[in-house]
Amino acid sequence: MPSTFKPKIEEKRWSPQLELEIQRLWAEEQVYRFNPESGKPVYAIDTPPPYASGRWHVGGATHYAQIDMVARYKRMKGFEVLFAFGIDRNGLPVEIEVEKKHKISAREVPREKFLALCRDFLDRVEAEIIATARRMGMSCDFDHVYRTDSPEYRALTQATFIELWKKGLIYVDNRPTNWCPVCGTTIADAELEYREVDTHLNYIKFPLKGGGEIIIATTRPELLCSCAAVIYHPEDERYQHLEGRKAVVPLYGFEVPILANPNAKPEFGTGIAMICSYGDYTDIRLFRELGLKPVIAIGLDGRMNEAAGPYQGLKVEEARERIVADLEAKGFLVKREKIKHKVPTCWRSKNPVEFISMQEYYLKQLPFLEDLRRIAEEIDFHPPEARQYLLNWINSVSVDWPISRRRYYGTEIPLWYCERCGKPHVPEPGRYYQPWKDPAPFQRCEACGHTRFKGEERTFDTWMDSSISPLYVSGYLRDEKLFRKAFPCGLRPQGVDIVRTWLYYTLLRVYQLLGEKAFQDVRISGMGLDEAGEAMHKSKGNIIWPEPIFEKYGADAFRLWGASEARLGSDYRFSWERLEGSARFLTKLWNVSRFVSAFPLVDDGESFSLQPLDEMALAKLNETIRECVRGYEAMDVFPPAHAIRSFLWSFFADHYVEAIKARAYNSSGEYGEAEQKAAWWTLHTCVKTVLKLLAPICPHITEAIWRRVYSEKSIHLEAFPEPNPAWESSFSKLAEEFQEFNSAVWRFKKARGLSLKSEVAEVYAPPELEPFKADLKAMHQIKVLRFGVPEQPENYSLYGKAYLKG
RNA sequence: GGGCCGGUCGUCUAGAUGGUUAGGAUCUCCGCCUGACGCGCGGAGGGUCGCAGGUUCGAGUCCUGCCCGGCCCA
Repeated sequence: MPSTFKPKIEEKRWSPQLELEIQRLWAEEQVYRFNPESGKPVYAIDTPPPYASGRWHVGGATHYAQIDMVARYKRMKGFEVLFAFGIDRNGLPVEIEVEKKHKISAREVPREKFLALCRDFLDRVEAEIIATARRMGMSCDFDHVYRTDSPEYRALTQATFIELWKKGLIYVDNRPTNWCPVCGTTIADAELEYREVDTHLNYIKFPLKGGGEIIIATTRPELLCSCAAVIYHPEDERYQHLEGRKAVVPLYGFEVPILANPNAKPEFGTGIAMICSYGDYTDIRLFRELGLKPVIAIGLDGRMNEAAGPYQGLKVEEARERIVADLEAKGFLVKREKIKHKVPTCWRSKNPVEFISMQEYYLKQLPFLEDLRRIAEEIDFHPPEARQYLLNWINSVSVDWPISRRRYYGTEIPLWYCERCGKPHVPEPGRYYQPWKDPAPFQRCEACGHTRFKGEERTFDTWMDSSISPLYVSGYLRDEKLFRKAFPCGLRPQGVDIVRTWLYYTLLRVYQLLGEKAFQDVRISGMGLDEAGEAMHKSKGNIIWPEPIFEKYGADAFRLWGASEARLGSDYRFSWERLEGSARFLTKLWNVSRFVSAFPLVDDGESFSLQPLDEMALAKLNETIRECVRGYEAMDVFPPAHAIRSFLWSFFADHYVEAIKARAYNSSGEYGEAEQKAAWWTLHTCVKTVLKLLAPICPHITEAIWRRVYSEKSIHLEAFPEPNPAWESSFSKLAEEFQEFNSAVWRFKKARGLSLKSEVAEVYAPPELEPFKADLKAMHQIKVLRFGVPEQPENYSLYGKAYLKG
């Protein structure tokens, strides 16, 4: 490049290390500070608070990077973006990690001490997550990171519970619930995971009262002692004779009725099943429907109790084997079949759950399902198909939500019980209460006047905490002024995997409290998978960590990969190859920008005369803007990533820039000033616009170029580009023709072993390209450029539609 | 067993209302210094559009059945 044109961008390469400098600038200038008084409409993003039990792998990091892109787009669209960032710290996984790490049991350590160990653990993981989020260039407010276990947050969780309590939506019930013996707590249906396990189907002989016998098939023989009935299908021809008879339970000897019931599956086992308290959901339902009296045979520790007689004290699996052996010894066992069986397991401990009657607190949800269906329709889902995941879950909810947990590291249920009459007392909302150690905030029992109270020891299901995140971030009960501007939140972004939990519970709770939807838009993203397309798990050892990627390729390359990898809602698979491809695009962007930066900036007001090729470029740019806006508006960053790449690389750099080089340099002075300036202006306009289009996805490199060439102020404070009606041009239709013609000339020269800058004597180009004559001639060093078909075509080489002669 | 979503070159994808040799990117191969870029440029290769039927002059696109993957429910 001649010295007259010196690039403003000095560095020959974009380096990931430059990202750190850019991040320092952002922090210094507080570019992303949330200012509720700015007068702009507030757009609150209810970012998923990552759970602090482990760092992010590339899948998690990509998810948050995508959310950041949406936040940045909204900011450029003129919203005052409240981009909250919190850390979810309540719940079981932390307790389990701590128990494992220190080889202790929560039940054997003083509560205060155990909580302190949990906090230490959480603090460390939290610091790692925040460091990663910063390094990725997330534009949330890191000075106000919230924690779901902070006194403020927990006070809000408790306040919302108290509101619901006063509305009469909380009740106590003694009913069979999912109980995880390993975690030692009740869990909700939403926390269940169905897993296929190998087990045995046991065929057991039940003598009939008055003679005869039947054979039932069961996977849970250890529950014989709690058998309350035996059923067959009403249409099962084989068993019509059993009506009204009674069966005798082997080993225990008591009698149970034989009933015709449609829940029996004729094709399963013998078609006769025993109903026990409680082997599965059918059992629970039938006990309720038939009014049977449950016998509880399994204790909270997962061992058989006195009801099991000789098997008392054994673990469920041990009891199962022992009882089968005894049945066999006494001739009751007919056969055993190996089968695969889906059993409900605890999603945290992965252990099969038991169904045990417990007294727990419930939050009513059944009366709200209709309203929630309506709300699901009112909210915009991105992609729209994602709404169905929520509706499917709403349609399958059949019992209320058990919200009390017998664990420690969670928000305490704010209740005290009168020591004399047991009446529960709920305190006033506003403070954070720890009833297991705080003195009761009451003088006398409302019912009996007694003066001593006992604090509740249980905590809430953690979804009680996380389901109010949109209320917390928007200032509910804490900052009314903010709340009026920020609620409902603009956006809830989250993964598909927690639709039935986080999304569902949030909509439920917010509706119960405020009677409206929690947010306007929901963005559902797919799951991050490893290179082989499998979910990443510590136990599988296939986790890819993002930090080395930031180090080597930079956050922007990672983010661009994350945007280009999969369209919204699809799972995205990690790929080193494609990541490197993204990094290469950034180099390209850097170099084109460096090239363009050598030419003087031309003010929009100066006089210059746009050439047809310039108009083509601007029209193509318009198309690119439109495509980007369409993608970003749909919260999908995949289309913008591709549109930008395609415009910048395949059209702008490869064809437009090559074609106007002669005019931009104008070294022989053959162009007028107005024409040269038009090239300069167009080059800069394209680069400037592309930088802004790409800024949400690649915030660092766009900022670096922007500040070196165009402004001292951050690109992230710029308005997002809009299509410019003045740039519309019919020349955009000729872009393909133009590119094909260039390609034809290049092939011609290549076939002849000529260098691309060598001269061509004579060329006939397609007539539509005539408006571009001057630029084309200079671009390819064509001595005589004509349009149409030569009189003697046989004297020319034909490439595409172009006739060429060396 | 039921529901929802998806299945297009090795990989990621575009393909309203059915209509010429199914586009692009990445990848691989071959060649090349071209006034920014070898982290580059040019050219080429690669797909029986999950399978089987059907409707139609004509189907990746419509219908039926099935298979595979994911999520959910029972």
